[in-house]
Amino acid sequence: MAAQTATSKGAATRELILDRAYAIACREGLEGLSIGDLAQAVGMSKSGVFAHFGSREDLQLAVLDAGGRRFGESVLIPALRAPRGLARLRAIVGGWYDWVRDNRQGCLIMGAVSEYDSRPGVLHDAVVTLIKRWRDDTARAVVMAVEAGELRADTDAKQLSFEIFGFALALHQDTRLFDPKQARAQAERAFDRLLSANSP
Amino acid sequence: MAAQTATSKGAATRELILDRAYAIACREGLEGLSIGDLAQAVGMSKSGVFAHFGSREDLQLAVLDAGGRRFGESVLIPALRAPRGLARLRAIVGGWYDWVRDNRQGCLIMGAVSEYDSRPGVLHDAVVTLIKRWRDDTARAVVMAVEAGELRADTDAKQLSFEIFGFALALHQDTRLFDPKQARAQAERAFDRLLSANSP
DNA sequence: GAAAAGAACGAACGGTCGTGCTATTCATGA
DNA sequence: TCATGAATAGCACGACCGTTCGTTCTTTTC
Repeated sequence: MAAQTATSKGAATRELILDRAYAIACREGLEGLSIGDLAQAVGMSKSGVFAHFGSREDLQLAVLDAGGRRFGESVLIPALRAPRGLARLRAIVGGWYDWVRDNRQGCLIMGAVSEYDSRPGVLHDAVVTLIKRWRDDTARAVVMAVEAGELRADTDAKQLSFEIFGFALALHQDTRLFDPKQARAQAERAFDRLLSANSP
Repeated sequence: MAAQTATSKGAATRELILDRAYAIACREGLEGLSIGDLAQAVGMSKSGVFAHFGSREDLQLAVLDAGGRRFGESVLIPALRAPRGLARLRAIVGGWYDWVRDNRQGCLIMGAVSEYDSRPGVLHDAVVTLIKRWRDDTARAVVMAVEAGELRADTDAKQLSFEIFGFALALHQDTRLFDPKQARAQAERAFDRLLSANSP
């Protein structure tokens, strides 16, 4: 009944399926991801795909997890190469803004947030965990900038993270609804103003 | 084939349907709104409900329109009773924050944004129009506050609106994923800091 | 090379979906 | 009061949904 994939081939196929599923779910959302479409996208039968996950919900969880991993590898990991402090915080936000630019056809995570933000279940919990971790990562970068003396000592890291998230959300929305270039410029400026308002 | 409702009873029924449809779509999204569920909610047959709109897409458009009207009547109209300037801007943002608090089980408009932000079609266009109007309304209130001398003369109204939207989006997200009280406090503080940063 | 395990297929199930078509009920204006 | 047309119901359709099952082919293990 459960997904097994003990074989190396099985694991490879599973990765392929997840890859295609991620692409579909970016556009259609995790709720819009159907096993039939997915099977067609990977050139397999419905039941063949299904057997790798055991249920649609487990598939959605796996795709969400894959999405979180991609985001981390694309935004957080590169930013960790920047030195602690303001440089790293700027790298995080800049990487995030780039991510929004490069995923204009849809962001799996943001989609999942609005799909499951008020619908109880394992997917809601997974989304909460994912966003909370990202928020904490951001707040930690703020704290480091404070400790480095690059932000005012009385800076409220959680408050700053809240506002940074707000700008990223507005960027996300404006990029899709209005002009991406202008949205990016406004988000950059908002973040700069935020930093200078908290500069020591 | 189009929806007609020439009779007064027909119009009344249509309003009832839209009322229930709005409630459902708040929770499930416009994509999650099915005619079968809706018919059951109003105690009618599927075809009876269907005849009022002619197509599912027209139903969704009508529900979105009703949602926009509700938001306007609940947030914008009351705020217009406040005197032009900072008072009105505060009323707009406060009303918006209250709206987020009072629609915790789901906001139709925010849901529609993420459902149709990158899917071309009439619903995408309707969402863009809706959000653009609301953004313009907000920017206009900012301009009035500038003209009243309550904000710095060099204030960029569009930039300020972008940031205000960001805070509202972050509030929306945090209200559902984390602690509503704390989210509200952070959004209030973010807005206050924004105003004082632009105070003359 | 035999035996066990895994991977994938194809068909089918019970549901639900949106949408037509055809009656039938009902409200309304003359 | 009656004729007219709107409002609603009923039924059927084709398509798709997630899921289950039995079977077959392939990979791994001994």
